[in-house]
Amino acid sequence: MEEITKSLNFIEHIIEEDLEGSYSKNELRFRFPPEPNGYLHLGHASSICLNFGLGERYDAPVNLRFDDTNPAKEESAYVEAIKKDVAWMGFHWDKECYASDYFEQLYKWAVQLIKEGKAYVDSQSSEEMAKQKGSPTTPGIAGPYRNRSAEENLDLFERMKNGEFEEGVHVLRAKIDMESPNMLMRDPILYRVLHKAHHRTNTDWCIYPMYDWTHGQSDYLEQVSHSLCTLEFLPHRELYDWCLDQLVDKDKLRPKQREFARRNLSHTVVSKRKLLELVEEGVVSGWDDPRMPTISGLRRRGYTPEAIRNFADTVGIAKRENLVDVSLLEFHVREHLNRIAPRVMAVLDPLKVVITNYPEGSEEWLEAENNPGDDQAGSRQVPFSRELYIEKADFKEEANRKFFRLKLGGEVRLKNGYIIKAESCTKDTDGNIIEVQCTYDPKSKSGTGTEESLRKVKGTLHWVSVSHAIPARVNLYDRLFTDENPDGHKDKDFMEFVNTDSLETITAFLEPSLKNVKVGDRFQFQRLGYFNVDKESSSEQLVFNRTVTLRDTWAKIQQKK
RNA sequence: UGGCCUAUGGUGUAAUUGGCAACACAGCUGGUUUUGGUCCAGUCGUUCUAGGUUCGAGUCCUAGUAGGCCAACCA
Repeated sequence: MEEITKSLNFIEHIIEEDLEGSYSKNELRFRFPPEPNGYLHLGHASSICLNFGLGERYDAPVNLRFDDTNPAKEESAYVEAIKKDVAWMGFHWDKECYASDYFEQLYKWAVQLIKEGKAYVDSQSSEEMAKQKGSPTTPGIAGPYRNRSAEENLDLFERMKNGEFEEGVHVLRAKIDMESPNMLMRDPILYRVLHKAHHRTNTDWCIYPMYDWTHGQSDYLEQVSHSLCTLEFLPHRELYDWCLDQLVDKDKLRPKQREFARRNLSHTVVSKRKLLELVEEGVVSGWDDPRMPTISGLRRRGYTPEAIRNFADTVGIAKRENLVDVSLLEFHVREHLNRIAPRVMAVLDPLKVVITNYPEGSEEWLEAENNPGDDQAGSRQVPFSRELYIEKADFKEEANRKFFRLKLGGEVRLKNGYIIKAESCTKDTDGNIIEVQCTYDPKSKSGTGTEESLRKVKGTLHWVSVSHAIPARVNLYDRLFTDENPDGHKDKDFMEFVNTDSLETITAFLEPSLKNVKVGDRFQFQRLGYFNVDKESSSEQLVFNRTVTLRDTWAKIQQKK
């Protein structure tokens, strides 16, 4: 009954077919294979959700494998950050694997290849090799070292391994087909010399395998059934299969690579190089800046793993070009936060209101619901007094009847409190309104059940009591780019589209119940949006980040004018 | 002057594998509401083009068009 038959994506169709064919269900195994050379971002998130989602759907193990074959770029600090992010997303990996654990086996297989005449040591410069490689439209030609004897190749390769050569003087290449229409099959490089310490194998090796000589074999060694990667690896599939052809034991499961389109999100970039540029140019404060599309940035912004996973689920997976609108991501974070975030009152842009007929010096505590959609959420007390703050935008001297807020002579309800009426206002010498004088109806107090308390007035405002309010620093974030596809312009650099107003930091006034919040706590500031406590927050100085605003139909109406 | 991949509302993804084009978001209209939030109801709008096969084509075939990927000792 609760079994909702969800439609399958094309990867799941492939798996279903395999299950009807030669695969049994317990042979299914997946992997998420990041290179530990940077932080995970939203693009990785869809791959994570795909692979681990498949694991959950088929009750199959999923390995977390670090593709660490290039010591020049990789660090163990990234390994730790990646593990943290995947765990935060709520996924559990079966084995924690490293491509570097397979270096010895990979080396042995390479030796075997040489003996079979399927690989050779090339001693040319990369420029010369590139020249011989031809182009997509012209075939390549053989280089002068292509037919070295197996003995010579073996000797050279061993000496490469032993550190006898400088970087760049020799490489090991597969001997495949210099005329293949697939550039990757034109004798791809399998090994290069790199005199660099590796974050795990240290200086044990000075030759390192290339991606193509590593990935399929790693999948094979781990007996991964379906190796899923993005579409730009599609041309690699032929090579992936060629490598496996050379060494697969027919009794063992042979992994298959399949490709899906990477997710592109509007108003952002996800390429590591570009994210790094944003950090280095100081456009953002770091990799976990709440405006960054990194997992750590989203976490700090207040996003929940559920929101990100639901987003990935509804977006799905396919093979065509795409540009998903961020509003879908925002929908999912609102949808989740609406269910879980306690409601509180905070004023971001204060305007003082004085209730002239409320006794001076007195105060009272009003009952306030924590979440109207959740009767388990309970309630709290908020203080009311003669002097309050409301939002500047919630008062106008004059306005038409579409303005459901406070205007002179008009009435409005203060949330959880009383109905008030604006009688007059005072201005500074520049004509700015600095205070509004109101009267209140003492019988209209919320929840008392009196006739007056049940009176309907158009408009309910949030507010805080001036004397009780806690000042807090609040970061108001907006989209990082003004263009929906900053990456998509041939003649313009993405940096030209940086939104210079993507961060506004203000001092806001919070209801006192927020005094003891913890880093990461999430709230709905009523009528404003969802906010969470930043890692820089302390009991002396509270700091909140705006995750996302509430849907705002009033703003839309105003925009239309 | 090559090879490969892709094409479904504004966006993303489906379509029992050849049988009534659907779901979500966005938009719009109305209702409810002590959040212009939430919730509820309604509405808008789609198979790149031209042929072909078929009783029947989003799905298969051919050609075209458009977009993407491929020439790192990166992954």
